Amino acid sequence: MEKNTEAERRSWRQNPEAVQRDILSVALTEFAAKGLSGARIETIASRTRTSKRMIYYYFGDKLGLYTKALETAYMTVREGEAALDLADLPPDEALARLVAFTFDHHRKSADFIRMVMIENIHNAENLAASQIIRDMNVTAIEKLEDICRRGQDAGLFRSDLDAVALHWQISAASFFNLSNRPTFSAIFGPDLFEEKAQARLRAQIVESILATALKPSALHGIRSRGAIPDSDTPTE
Amino acid sequence: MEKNTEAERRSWRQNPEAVQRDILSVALTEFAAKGLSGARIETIASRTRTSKRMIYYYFGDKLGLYTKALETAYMTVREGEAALDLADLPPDEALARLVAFTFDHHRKSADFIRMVMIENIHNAENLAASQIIRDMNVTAIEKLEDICRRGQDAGLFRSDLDAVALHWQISAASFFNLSNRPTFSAIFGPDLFEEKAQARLRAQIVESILATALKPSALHGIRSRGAIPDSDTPTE
DNA sequence: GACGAATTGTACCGTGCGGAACAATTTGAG
DNA sequence: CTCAAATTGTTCCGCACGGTACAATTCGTC
Repeated sequence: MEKNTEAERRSWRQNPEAVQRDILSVALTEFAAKGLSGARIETIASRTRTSKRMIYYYFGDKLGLYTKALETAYMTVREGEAALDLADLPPDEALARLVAFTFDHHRKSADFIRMVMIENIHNAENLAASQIIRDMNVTAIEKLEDICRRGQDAGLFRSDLDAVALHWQISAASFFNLSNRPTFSAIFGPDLFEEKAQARLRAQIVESILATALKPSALHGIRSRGAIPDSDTPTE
Repeated sequence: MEKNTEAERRSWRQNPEAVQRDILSVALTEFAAKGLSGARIETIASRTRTSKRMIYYYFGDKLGLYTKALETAYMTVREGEAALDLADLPPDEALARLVAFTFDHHRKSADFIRMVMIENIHNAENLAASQIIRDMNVTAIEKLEDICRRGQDAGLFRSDLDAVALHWQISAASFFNLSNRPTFSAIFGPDLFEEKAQARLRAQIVESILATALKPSALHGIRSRGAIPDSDTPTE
């Protein structure tokens, strides 16, 4: 009865994919929480069903693990974005939807946001080195470019509109809302980050970005457009 | 002739304030560049005119040094902001100026931005613990609140305008513009961060934020307001 | 010029942590 | 069954790096 204890302890079943997924999931959380140099490989290993040995076996070194975790974060978030279909909406409404969706989606992607923050601290060196991520983002802006083109063709949007500049503005609000929440609420209090205030902020930036995109002549009564129903993506 | 070499090596003049300033200046750069855990005390010491010993003598430990560096960053940036006087401008123009100034001022405060990024990675724990910083920021938003009140009294601004929410939006664009430059330009190219494009972005957010603040009835011809002369603060 | 407090120099310690060595077990192919 | 390749367990190393001990020098003050 006591004999097989030792044998059991030293026996295992192989399951490479599951092991790698397990490691990556833990690593992502840990890197997102502590940063590249702040995260501890041993801590990651301990939160895993396997050992530190496996991390080095599958990912080589700390940077290799970090890079894969970064790619995982990007992939997850891009998958979420792909679910959004705006092709059959009029351009102004499509843009409003896109902004509201981006705002909501960022709020649900805390780990991704934090990984991007960390990458920026490191001057995006690892991101720039990852061909996978660069490829993924080539298509990330296509949706917005399509909306811009349709809006201009319809005479609704300004003719000098730049999709990348617009994306910059949408990202800025949606990203900052999460990335700077700690300092912002430490200084100005947590009110702005409660549900009701967040809904108001969302309406505010939807409006504000429509004002950027629309021709002055089309700029009447955009107020109502802020009241967009909550994004239909389930929060699981 | 060779005798005093050893004596010289072991002799020095005291200058506590200069030593502390020297250390803080180097530490700020180093922490801003590498993060709290990424920065090396020994590296900081080596870039200093003094030794590692002095860092521990004056600042106790790594976190003490980091906290002081953070406070220094805040103080420097707030001093820069204090130079701006908008009291005798009409509220809409004052707001436009404030936005443009904030955008420009952030661009010149790279170290400050990076320190705030790092604080956010650490959930603002050190910032929240610093009474000095909390006090400094109580007055940081007063300028904007004054503009809002004047704008509402004049019937120009929306009556439900929230100064903190407006500040959030201004900060988001100005902050993101620096904080996420590495990842953004790694993905979409560096064009958006060259002088001409930056001037356009600045005009874009000035407009966009005026659209948030102004009553719809006052929302005509704000286009021109984007063209604000470069901030008069010398870049030294 | 002597004495104590404030500064600074030098040398060192403890250990946390990234990583490697080496051996054992499992699995699939033939 | 055999054997090599893939996967995992165990154990330890090297050293970078935060922090300290102890001594020396400087400086104000009386």
